[in-house]
Amino acid sequence: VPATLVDIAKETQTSVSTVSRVLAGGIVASRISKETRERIQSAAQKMGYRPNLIARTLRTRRSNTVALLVSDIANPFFAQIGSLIEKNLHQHGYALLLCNSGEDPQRETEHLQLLNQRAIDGLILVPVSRSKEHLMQYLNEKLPLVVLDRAVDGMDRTVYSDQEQSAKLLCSSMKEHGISKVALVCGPSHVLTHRRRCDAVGDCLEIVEKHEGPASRETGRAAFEAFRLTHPAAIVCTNNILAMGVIEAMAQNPIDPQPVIGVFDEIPMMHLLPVPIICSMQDIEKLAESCVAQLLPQLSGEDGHATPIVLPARVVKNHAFEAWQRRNGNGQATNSA
Amino acid sequence: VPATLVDIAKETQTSVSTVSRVLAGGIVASRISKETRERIQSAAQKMGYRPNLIARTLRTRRSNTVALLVSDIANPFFAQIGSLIEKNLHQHGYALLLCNSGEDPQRETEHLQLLNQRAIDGLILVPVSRSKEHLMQYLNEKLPLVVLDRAVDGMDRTVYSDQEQSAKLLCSSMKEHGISKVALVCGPSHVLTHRRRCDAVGDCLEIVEKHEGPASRETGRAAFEAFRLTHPAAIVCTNNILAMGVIEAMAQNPIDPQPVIGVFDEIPMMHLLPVPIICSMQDIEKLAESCVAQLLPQLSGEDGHATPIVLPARVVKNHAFEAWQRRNGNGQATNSA
DNA sequence: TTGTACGCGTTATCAA
DNA sequence: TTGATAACGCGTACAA
Repeated sequence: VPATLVDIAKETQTSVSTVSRVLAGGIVASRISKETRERIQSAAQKMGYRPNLIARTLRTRRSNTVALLVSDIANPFFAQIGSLIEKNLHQHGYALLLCNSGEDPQRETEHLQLLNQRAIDGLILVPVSRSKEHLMQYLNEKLPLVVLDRAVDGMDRTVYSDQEQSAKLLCSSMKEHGISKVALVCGPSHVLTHRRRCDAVGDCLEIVEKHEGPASRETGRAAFEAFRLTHPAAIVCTNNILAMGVIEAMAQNPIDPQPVIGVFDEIPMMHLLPVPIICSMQDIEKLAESCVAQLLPQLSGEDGHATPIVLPARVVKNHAFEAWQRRNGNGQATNSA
Repeated sequence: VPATLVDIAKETQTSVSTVSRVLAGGIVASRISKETRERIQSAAQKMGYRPNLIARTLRTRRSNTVALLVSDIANPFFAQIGSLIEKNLHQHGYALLLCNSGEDPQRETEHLQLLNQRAIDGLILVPVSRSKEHLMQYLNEKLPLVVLDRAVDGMDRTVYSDQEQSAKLLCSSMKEHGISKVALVCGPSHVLTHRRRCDAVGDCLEIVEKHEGPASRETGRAAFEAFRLTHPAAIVCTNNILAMGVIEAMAQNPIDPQPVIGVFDEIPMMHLLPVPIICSMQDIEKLAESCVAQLLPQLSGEDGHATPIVLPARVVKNHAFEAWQRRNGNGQATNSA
């Protein structure tokens, strides 16, 4: 059984309050006589005292715990972000409670309900539901909150990549290489990220065919099969998972010429895949960093005014794309020459 | 401010204990008169009562929380396992506290110290430290515990893949294709998994050269450069991350003929990589499943006797390997023919 | 069937 | 500089 304040008080012939003060450290501890202070400290050391964080939380309402409620932790994108956030928070003395909604609004709701019973100090949320009202129904108004990856109307503590800029970058890069008509594989339109990307691509390029479904590999595979007849010159996918499905199907049952893949978010080992890929990548490290930067001041009570953080994306082409580019010339190329 | 038992008691002109009993449900609630029971329930409903889990935990010593302390959550292998474990535990009413040690024994220690102050009900641990004593120094002896992925001497609640079987399978499969000498890229030997795999490979194949370092891509890249002169016919890596580094370096600056890659754990998009890969894959779903299966009875107090769960691995070859195989014939092939 | 009273381990208030 | 005491919200033995 672990030692408590009472045990130490008995042992040192003092009172709980004195022990508490000494072990609290800082300014309150310095008001205790050096003699008893050291006696208490050595006793605590000897008895292997560890404060009971549950009791402390019940009293102080602070748990030094931040929750991360994410839509799919198995997605390498969120896994990396989660890893970075955990490391970052741990350095600041916070533990991370990880919850996974799996893009399921009901599971999201369950988690939210449980979370505010748990006295978490803050929440980082990748929302599935899109309405502020629905989310706030279960959350304390005062809870430090950062919305990650997906904007929600009316919520300002937000960190995400600029989907319009990102899509424009991707599309204009494709145009430069002579690609103006594409087939589109889109995740569920009720998920903001997919919807935004889908719309933005539609603004820049001509969409000859479209396939929508859950953001799974299976959807990607099905989409490719559906596109087989049309045989588009390029296929754009609104996230990496969908693209992985497309690429798998394409490798398994190829068509010639091979379509170019345009994709949002990094595909693992992308550079080595024998498929021309042009990819709009988010800055994951900055995303995670901004996230805790947005959260920490709230946790300290310094409630700076809310400003959404919008990060730029960048475009990367893989080796196969460069080869494709050499084969095809520059298309309707740039003004030079 | 959330409603408490006292609030409801006042509202319904009853006492806290009655309210507590009603809201506890089950057998204790049925002993309360239907009249007051319904009055209390409707009041609780109306006031939006949510039990304070912190207070409940302080009283009952149960938090319905399980911690997962993992060595690297950014590794897709652990990300997938984490995702599956979270889903599984959530279904059984447990939340998941995720901690990441990053293969750093000191961070592992920090986490362990914090964890037993947090009244977690159970722990799933991917250990960095190898001694039972060191781990148990910070953990309550009675804490339900499952060691995942890496065996520790003297600890029996364990779930991992059979590294020897796995290595043998991988090696014999390589031998069948005429590969008997390999270069080896090995993660840190103080990590059991790497050490085991390294030793087991050494038992089956002739190791012509060896490179050891942290389990990072960088190590893999450096290893490949170091092997360039020797130009081995095959390179075996003790995990996926190392292999990804090797493959990246190889793609960037190829040598001919291309070495075959033997690797433990799945490489994302492996099947499509233009490099012959033969891979020993763990059964991730069963790993996660067995993990909670090992934990749940302990949580319920049914302390079944401890039996390590050891799962078999299977070998998978990618497309490029099959092509390589066709080019090279069967080597010193099987007895048939 | 219901209520009273205590304890979980800690911090915070007040008085000495 | 210290100590007694009251919370925090909940569960439960004991009493009525």
